[in-house]
Amino acid sequence: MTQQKQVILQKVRDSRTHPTADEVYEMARQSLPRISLGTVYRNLDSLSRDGLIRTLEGSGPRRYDGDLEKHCHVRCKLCSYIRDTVPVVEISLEEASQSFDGFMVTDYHIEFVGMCGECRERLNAERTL
Amino acid sequence: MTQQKQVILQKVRDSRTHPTADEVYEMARQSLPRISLGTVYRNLDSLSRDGLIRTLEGSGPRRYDGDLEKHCHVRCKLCSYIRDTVPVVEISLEEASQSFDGFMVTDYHIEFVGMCGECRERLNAERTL
DNA sequence: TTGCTTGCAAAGGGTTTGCATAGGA
DNA sequence: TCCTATGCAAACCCTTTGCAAGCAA
Repeated sequence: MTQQKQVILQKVRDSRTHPTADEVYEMARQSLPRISLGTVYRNLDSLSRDGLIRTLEGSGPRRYDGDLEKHCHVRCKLCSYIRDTVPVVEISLEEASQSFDGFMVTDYHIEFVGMCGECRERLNAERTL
Repeated sequence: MTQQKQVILQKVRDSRTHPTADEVYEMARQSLPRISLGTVYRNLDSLSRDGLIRTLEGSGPRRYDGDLEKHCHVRCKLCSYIRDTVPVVEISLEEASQSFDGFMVTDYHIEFVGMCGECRERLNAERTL
């Protein structure tokens, strides 16, 4: 665990905004001005593989989440803002594994998609012009 | 609805493999040899926005699904193979919208992640070497 | 030393875009 | 005709990679 890796982990954990690699890079640079983007990517990847953070794939750039508690996400179609939500559904991995024969299921993601309040307002305002 | 768009829609509908844009391009070229990748991307995007096909985001390139029936996917971590599954859970969009205040939820995705049978066997074989 | 991590920069893959042309209403 | 969609190629963004130098065991 190098200094870089520690800072990156801390930044991801501290932020509740599901930052992209680039955003983590900007945050990390405040502590380590000479850190490089490549290092950020490598460490985010490694932290994710070690299960210390979570990777969120979806439209647009990959995002990272330091919150390992079980929860789902709502993603705004327009601005890509992601909000945490309480777990709406819990699914048994064993049950899932059994029903998809051959497949060993280790994880699942539930993502809601829609439009956040701000984008709805903005859209309404544009329409009334 | 141009000829290109029709062919693209048909190819996505006919395939049960959740093809990538590039794979759709190769399929479409068999009917329209002069079609371009850009056109394929543009039409896949338009078909998806019109709700005629579904877009699957995840690790690796975007994939497309012509099956609009409600179903979930299992994705293999190693080879990115995606299989359809019966719907394990149904979630009420209205309920979801109400619980995530401000957000209007229009859709949700449930994706299982794991390892497909072939990759498990391959991995086992490699280990016993 | 030995091996792993870094910074840097270049390459890579997938996707989007500008533009002149072709085609359909 | 007018407007949109096309083919082509270049640009773009995000991510990965090669490499020499740096650091820790």
